[in-house]
Amino acid sequence: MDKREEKTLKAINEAFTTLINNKDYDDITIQDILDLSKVSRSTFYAHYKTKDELLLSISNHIFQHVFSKSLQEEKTHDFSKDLFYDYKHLIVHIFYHVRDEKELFKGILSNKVNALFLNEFRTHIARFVSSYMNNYPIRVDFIPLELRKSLAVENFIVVLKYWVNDGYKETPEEISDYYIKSVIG
Amino acid sequence: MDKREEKTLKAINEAFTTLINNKDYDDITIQDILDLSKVSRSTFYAHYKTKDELLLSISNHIFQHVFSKSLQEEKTHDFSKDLFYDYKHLIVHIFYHVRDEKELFKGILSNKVNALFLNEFRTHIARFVSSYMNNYPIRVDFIPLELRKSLAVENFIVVLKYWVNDGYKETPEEISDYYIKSVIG
DNA sequence: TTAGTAATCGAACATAATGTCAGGAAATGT
DNA sequence: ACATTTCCTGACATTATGTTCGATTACTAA
Repeated sequence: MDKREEKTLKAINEAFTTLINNKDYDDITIQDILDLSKVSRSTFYAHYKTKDELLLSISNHIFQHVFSKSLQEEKTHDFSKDLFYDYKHLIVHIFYHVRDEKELFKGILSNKVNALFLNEFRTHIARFVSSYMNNYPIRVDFIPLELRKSLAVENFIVVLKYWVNDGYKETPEEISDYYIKSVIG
Repeated sequence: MDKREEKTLKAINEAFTTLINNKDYDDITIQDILDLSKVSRSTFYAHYKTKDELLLSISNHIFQHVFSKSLQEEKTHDFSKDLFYDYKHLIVHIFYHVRDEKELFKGILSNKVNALFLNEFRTHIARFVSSYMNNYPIRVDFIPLELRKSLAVENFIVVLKYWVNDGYKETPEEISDYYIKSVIG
């Protein structure tokens, strides 16, 4: 990639990260980003059509980090033997990566909930939840499968927020246990 | 209240309800509301400072209906005797009222999550959850109390959305059972 | 190193939404 | 019928978004 382009993208991303840690997403204007990044208006629009597109681009970048290893393991591993163990392993793994991306998660999650970001997150989490729920021989439970999946996805986000807000006090293993306990009951 | 004022407020509220059933909250402009309600710009601003304020006003109106009876009972009733029974009773009650307000809940919940509305909802739900969690002798559980409360609040919203999206297929009693089961485990 | 390519800049412009204000009209209730 | 309140129209200021274009600067590949 052209060094100039790389530089502007970095400037925009850093400006956004700074801004999201200080004010709510809705209150950030493109002008704010231009001012802080020292990138000109026309250049910004050459890269992103909207502010939402910028956020989604940043989200995807985060998720690539958070989920990349997990996805690899998911592919190379045979899940049929001890699904529960592997599932737990994946979850711990995800929480480790979340902690590595502290700054961004703090900025985005500590603000007023941003639907765009959280929806991206939900789709990623939903994959794991589905692969587990569809296969694991769960105790007989009268809650419908689809509702159980939704609960499992949303609980992940609740636990994550709890963790972010208390400053990552628990270890990834502990917080994973909380999450799993909340889902399995 | 002045009948004209009443008329304008009603016009604005109906316009908003119609709009929220057709497009996402963020995409609704004040101009849209003015056009549909036939209320002039200055009149709108005489009543509401912002679009958010309008939404909050409508939210409060809904919640007053949904929670009013429950709140009365909460005051007149002695909870110490059979807390679990009473808690369940309250929840069923809430779901009954939600079903009575079908249209608005459908409009607001079926759109992209609206943080403002849901936050209002959370504070209401949180009251019940807290009064229950603080008193009920729960099984020993290593999930921290605060996290358990957050989970209980969020699960309520997940269950509610499930119910709204499947067209209120279950009875209030059934959906309450799902919710309680999801929290108690 | 140089020639060509690509990105950036700055400034101007169009558009659209927000929010304010003043003066006159209409409904209200007493 | 009169004083009050509320509403309306229309104009205006402000702010943010998004586009365009020519000039300038930085990069790349030959």
